[in-house]
Amino acid sequence: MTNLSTRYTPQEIEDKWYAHWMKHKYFHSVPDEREPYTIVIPPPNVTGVLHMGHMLNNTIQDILIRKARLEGKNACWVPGTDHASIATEAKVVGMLRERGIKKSEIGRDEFLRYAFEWKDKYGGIILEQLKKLGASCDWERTRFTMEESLSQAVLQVFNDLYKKGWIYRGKRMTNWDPDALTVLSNEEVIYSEENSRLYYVRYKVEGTEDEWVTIATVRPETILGDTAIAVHPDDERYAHLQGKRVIVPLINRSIPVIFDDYVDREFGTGALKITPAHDVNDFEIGAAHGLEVIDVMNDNGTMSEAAQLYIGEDRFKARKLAIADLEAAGDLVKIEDYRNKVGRSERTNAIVEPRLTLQWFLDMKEFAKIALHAVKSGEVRFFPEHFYNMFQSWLKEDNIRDWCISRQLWWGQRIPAWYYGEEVFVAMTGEEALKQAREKTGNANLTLDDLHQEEDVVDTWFSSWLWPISVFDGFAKQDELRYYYPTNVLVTGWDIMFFWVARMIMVGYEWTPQLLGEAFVKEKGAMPFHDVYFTGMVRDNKRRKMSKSLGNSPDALELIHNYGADSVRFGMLSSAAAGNDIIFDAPFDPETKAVLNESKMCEQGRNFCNKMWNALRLVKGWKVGEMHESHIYGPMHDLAIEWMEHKFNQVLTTLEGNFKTYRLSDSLIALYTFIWDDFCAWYLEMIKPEDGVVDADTMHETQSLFERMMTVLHPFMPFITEELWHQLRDRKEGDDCVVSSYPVAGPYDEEMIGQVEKAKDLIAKVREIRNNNGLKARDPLRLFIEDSPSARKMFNLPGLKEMVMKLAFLSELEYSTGEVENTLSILSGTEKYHLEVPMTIDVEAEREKIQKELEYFRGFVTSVEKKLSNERFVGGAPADVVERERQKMEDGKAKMKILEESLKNLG
RNA sequence: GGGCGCAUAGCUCAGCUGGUUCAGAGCAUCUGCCUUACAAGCAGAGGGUCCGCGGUUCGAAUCCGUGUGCGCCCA
Repeated sequence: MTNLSTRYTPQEIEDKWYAHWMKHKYFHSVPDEREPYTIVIPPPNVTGVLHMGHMLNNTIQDILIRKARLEGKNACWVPGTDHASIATEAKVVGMLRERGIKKSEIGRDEFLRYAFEWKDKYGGIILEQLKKLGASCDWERTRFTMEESLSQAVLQVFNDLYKKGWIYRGKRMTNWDPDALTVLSNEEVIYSEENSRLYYVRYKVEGTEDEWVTIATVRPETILGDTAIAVHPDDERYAHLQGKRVIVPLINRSIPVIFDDYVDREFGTGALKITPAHDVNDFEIGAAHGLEVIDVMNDNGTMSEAAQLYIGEDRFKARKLAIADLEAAGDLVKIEDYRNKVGRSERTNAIVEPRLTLQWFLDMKEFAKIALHAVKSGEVRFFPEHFYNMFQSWLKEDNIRDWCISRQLWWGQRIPAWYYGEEVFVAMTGEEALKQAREKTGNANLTLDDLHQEEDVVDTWFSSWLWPISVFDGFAKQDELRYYYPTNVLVTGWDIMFFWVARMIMVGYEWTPQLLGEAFVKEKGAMPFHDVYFTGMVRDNKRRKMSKSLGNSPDALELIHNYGADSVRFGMLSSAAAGNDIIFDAPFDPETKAVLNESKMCEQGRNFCNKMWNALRLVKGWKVGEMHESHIYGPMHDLAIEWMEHKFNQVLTTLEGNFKTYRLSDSLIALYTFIWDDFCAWYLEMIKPEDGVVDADTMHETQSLFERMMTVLHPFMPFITEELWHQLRDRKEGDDCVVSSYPVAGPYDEEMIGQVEKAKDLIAKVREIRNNNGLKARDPLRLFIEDSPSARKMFNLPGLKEMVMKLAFLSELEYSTGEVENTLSILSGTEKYHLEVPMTIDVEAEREKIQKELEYFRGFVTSVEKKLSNERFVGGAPADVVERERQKMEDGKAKMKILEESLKNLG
């Protein structure tokens, strides 16, 4: 026996092998003559820590990249982080606050110094955590969206788009965060239902003494910015208001009544107040009707001069004041409790204020068409396919909206636009802008000091969308890009389909023809990636997305510590069909309600590791003896080996199909079943010697099979497979599983596999009888085969008889005709067997059992007969289907006959 | 309000092109085993109106329609 522990202990083993792989630079890629296989990581926030979503996402990427590496491709997985402007700036501001420094008191440059200081200290923790997971990224290629080269690319693209006329500046309704004083993208706003109140307020009809129109609003403070009342054109209740005006309460402004079919007649009173400056829909209606826009708020959410009342008061204070004043004036008709969707800033949790601001925009119309076409034409393929529907609905003409690319922050690439009075000059550098300004103004004496650069930075996604090109410095030089582009697959969550995936596609089609040339594009394509694999969201058992803020996510590193990275990878993947959300089963402590770092799914992975570890212990414990021809079980060993080879090829074939469509979970389960059931439970049991001595051939075959299994499993569970690979044989330097070669699926004989399956079924039935009758698993029993040509054929397969005898613990296995004394009958396949048992047989029970079986087959045969006697089936169904039905019927009839005979013999 | 998706065993989920004895896996439960690789294991068992209704078809868990419930996206 070996001196290996009966438990597999991943902790020390995982670190050891990761260091080994790094030392040998197995993950590093340089362009060569091999076919490339490229993945760029979806860059996590530089501020981030590893969470469940990252683990799922990166496990999948690692599986794909490791498999490509094993297949001899030049595998390159580029890691990196993005600068996450809002999140990071918030953290830096927090850090400064702790040190007693206010952002407003230090300049931009000093702030950026602190930001980089913060980034150097905390940034990239997540990349170290990915190593724990086993991620085989090319760490020498680690990129960051704020580094020089990637920032240059941003400026270059900005300039290019500006020249093309696609970037413009305009006033738009934006999501304003009054706490952070910045515009938020739609994606940075979280909407949820909140309790609020609906206030019914009456507006006097102008020129009347006692005629009123009542509206319902949740935001009475915005009344001050009202510039119209809208009603539905078909609403008879308000038809008489045609051409009338009403008076805004509190401030007595006269505003028109307008008719627009946008108005929902069912909502409130059917009359809607229009406040173009403070509501997205109102803004559009206002634009359509040429209404005045009165902005009654300041950037920090306080009321502005234009409000006339409550100037300087916060918007919520102003609301209270307005309610009180309306009530005092008798204009507040009633108040109802109401639930509505409220948008809050993802970062500051402040209620988002729709606000008109001067922003930089990117026209998306052409880009949307490009992205849509790329996927529609199949140049970029989505897995699962159905995500195209969502993609399309977002990008189609009526839905696409221009991209607001400016952010009122410092942490990010400062927009390369310089102002001189009313003029704007966009350029790569200030000097170039100055040159433009001098030409434009004819004033050669202008200096850089006369120009003022835009204070805003571009949205972080404006760097991220360049990622598949910029990580190879592709905008500056194309040598590497030419080799690695287009990348093979992008693995990402579907939640960022629009603001990342779609935009990368746009960039690919827009710039690669310029960068790489038309010939290249014609040959290899302009798309940034061929395939997109959308992962699901990881949710808790209440189906909430796991997040740090909810505290419902287990600690990723603790999970790895508790179970080992391989087990966690197994757990994540085993229930992760492509695109489907995962309900991760981490339990909660009933006392503290805190999430526990435990998981049944990971436990299953750990058990699997242990199983393989013990299979290794078994094989390692064997001594190699003489050639197996002399061994009594020789033919069975041959059978076992041959069967395994066929079965393995079958599994490999299945895997190939699964990988093509990214059915990774299925692949892993197929391997799990093969290794645990076929290899451990059947194959090893077949060849396991009683004396611990095996012949050289069997040993050699077993090791060979074992190590091929490790290679195939390696992408999924890299650490244990590397460890077992080395435990199996003494290896030369560089003979590592991570760079071994992936076995090619060969042909396999299904009939042969089927024969062994029959033997397995027979063995299982013998075990069942033992179980049901309280017979010891190892008491030797005698089994008789009812003699028939088909039985002879089956047992003619060399080794099959020995297999059944060994695994069913039989002392004898012989042919017989007719019934044998004191035996229980077994029906397996279409063969009948008699198992001799050392006990009195309960004839009644036996009869009942057989009767039940007979009933089943009788019903089965009847249904098949019915099918076959249906002319439309025989005529309409494919020939092979009909043939299969015929076979089913014949088999069923044969079984019925056997059972009927058994009944007769019972007397 | 518009769109997308989901509903299969107590739980978490597979089931790809409608057709094999097709209703499956793991976990959980129950029974029996510490059998010299593994109790993190072994040998077995029970458990389902494939959400309801209608349709297409020779044939539906699978395709279509519809209702219900749930999740998400957009408004």
